[in-house]
Amino acid sequence: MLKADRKPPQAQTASPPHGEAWFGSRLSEMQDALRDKGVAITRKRAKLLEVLLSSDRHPSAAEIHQGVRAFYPETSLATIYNTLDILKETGQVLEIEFSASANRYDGRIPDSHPHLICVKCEKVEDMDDDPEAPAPSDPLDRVSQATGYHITRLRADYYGTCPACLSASRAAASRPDAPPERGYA
Amino acid sequence: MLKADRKPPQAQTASPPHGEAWFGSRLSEMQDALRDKGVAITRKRAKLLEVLLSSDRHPSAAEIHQGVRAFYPETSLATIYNTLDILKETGQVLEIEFSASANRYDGRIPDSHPHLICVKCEKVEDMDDDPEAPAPSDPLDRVSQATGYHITRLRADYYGTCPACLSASRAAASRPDAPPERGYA
DNA sequence: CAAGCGCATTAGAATCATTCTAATTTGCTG
DNA sequence: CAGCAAATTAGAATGATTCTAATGCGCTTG
Repeated sequence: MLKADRKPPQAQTASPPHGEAWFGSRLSEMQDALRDKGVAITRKRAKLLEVLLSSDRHPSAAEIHQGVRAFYPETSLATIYNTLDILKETGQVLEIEFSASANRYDGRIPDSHPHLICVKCEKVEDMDDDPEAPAPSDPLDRVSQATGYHITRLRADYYGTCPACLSASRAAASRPDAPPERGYA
Repeated sequence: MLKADRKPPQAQTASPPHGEAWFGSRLSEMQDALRDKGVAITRKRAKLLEVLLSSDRHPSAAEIHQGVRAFYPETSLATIYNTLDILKETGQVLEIEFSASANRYDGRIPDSHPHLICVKCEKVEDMDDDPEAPAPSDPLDRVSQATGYHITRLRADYYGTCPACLSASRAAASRPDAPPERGYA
């Protein structure tokens, strides 16, 4: 780390759309989670959290990197990925996977919830369900109507452990030489 | 293409779990879609369809490649990707994207529908909803109960075009120099 | 059957997000 | 201030996918 990084500059990040109160409490939540895990909250990591919470576009790792580099130009991408990994482990960040482009990260609502994904501009928005509105039975129509999007596809996938792997891991639990795991965890 | 490929060998692919009738009609459906598009149904492509329909594990491109190579050893991965692209365009195949491992392909039910994804063994199954069964209100519990999986996460994402892009493309439609598109299409 | 045409196919290179590695820096704590 | 563990770095490695520039193949037409 170079001298230039030692003191944070004074430029402002964009103000968070949810309001200051929400921002502050969510920020402490994330910091607490990191502290509980025993990892240090360095300046760069603090800035990463700020960038993540200030963006309403579910930024990619590269976008977060840029945001942090505006303040700490010596920051490496590895640090971003490294910190995002810790945040994923602690459940503070939701990773939205894409194979055709970069993954996107949601630090605002870390619990799994539906997203709206524009196939043209690659915007990723949170969807808030409004159970009051009159609703067509086809979910694609319902969401189109509620959001103004022209929805063409729903991806609905349940992640978990299959019965076979459940019993395998129960069996393994009694043995000391548990086999390594792999997969979509 | 080498001589060895000229005549298909006689070995059998695994028989399709859905039964012969379904297999045959689904196969013709896919072939018709290709023909309608004006692309040739070569031996290798025909075998690819067969491999895709015979597998109940939502194979990856590499797995399909292996299956085809068992019959036509000179087949290149590029051919697999190329044909899968055409099938995607014609709506005959559903691509299930993963960033951490290879994408998986569903040729049996090409319309978007929920999947069960085991995070340990990477099995990908189709989920059939049973609306009769008594159902907890939490979707994770409901699916766990119905399937025997231990479900920990639901990914529910709606893909479409956002209002801004919709009006932009309407505006562009009247002009001859429509800008190029990009994105998650 | 020969010529010619266009799609299909190929091997290998290129791409790009992500992960890994090995070295260096930082910020404690004693 | 020495020692140490965690954080950080640049750059290399990885791996799925796409691209490229040939070559091959099967058709049609004469």
